[in-house]
Amino acid sequence: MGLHHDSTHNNNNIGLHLVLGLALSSSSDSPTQETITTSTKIPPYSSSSTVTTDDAELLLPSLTLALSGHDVNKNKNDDTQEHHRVQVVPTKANNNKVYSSEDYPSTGDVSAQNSPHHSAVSSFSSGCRRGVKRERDVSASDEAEAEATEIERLSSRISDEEEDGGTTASAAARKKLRLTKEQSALLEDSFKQHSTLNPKQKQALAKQLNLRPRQVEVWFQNRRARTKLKQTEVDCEFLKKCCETLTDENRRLQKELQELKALKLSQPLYMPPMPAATLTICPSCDRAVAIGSGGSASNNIKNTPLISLAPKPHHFFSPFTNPSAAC
DNA sequence: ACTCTATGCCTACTTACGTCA
DNA sequence: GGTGACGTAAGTAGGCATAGA
Repeated sequence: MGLHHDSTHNNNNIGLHLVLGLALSSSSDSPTQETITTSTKIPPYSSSSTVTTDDAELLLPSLTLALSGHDVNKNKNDDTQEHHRVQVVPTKANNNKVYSSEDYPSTGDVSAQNSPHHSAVSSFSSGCRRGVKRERDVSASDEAEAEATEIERLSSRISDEEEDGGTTASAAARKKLRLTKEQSALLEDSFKQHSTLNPKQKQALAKQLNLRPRQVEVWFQNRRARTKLKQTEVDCEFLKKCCETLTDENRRLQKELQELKALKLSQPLYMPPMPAATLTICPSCDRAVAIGSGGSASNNIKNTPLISLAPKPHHFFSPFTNPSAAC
């Protein structure tokens, strides 16, 4: 799904992705067995430039990122869906991932959608919708605070979160949760199966891990980001190698050109008729190539019906193919 | 049919905390 | 014990799709 969104978002990296798309098919299996160290830092927040075998494992689920997507009807608030779920309508959004109604808790409350609480929150939503969403998430469990002021709701949030797992939600000191190995392993396993979660899966996983659904959601978001970052690093490394190969090839061709020019200058103006050049077929571009000089290769070719002179696009050296196959 | 609004999910980016050398 | 680098959980902003009024 993430890749689906890449195609529609005003993504800062869209240009890079378009370029990298060329490389993806051939680079997907490249980093698996060795450590690749790249000097190319991926700004602005790439802190590591080393791709290891573990990273390759990290990348594997990314192959399926584009294969799934989802969307559901409104009021599918992840953390508080049990309060607001109304209905489920499969859509083509988010890349055609279709949820069945069983994906969601069925305790939807239609009236909740238009509750005073909802309205109060909505009126605050223009500036910072994400923040409002979180506010609504945490305060939805306490309808008594629905009419509270913003400050009161913040206070409610703090008290809510303190109740929720004992994490202090002080704005000044946010404590960082460290997931246990068991939790991380389970999340990893789940991510391998599907890189995005539907609400039901999220709820189940959260319950199983004794975490809040929001924490599971965040973990998956960060996990997708890490996967994408690693993939970008791998792709950059691949393109870097391609660039080097092209540079070498260009250098070689330049040298060859110089040699040919020098040879031409040293040749006498009149060339006596030479035996017909040997014809051969370039295995790469299927074009007739005259080995040797003097005779009119084109005439010979014209008399050789087995050799096609169809104007095929001439073979270009491609770094994406085996360089040794270039003619 | 069209517009507007609310909502949810996403990515990209950032912040801040925990860990480790 | 102090410190900087690194990994990562969590926050924030903005975009898109959708449903319903």
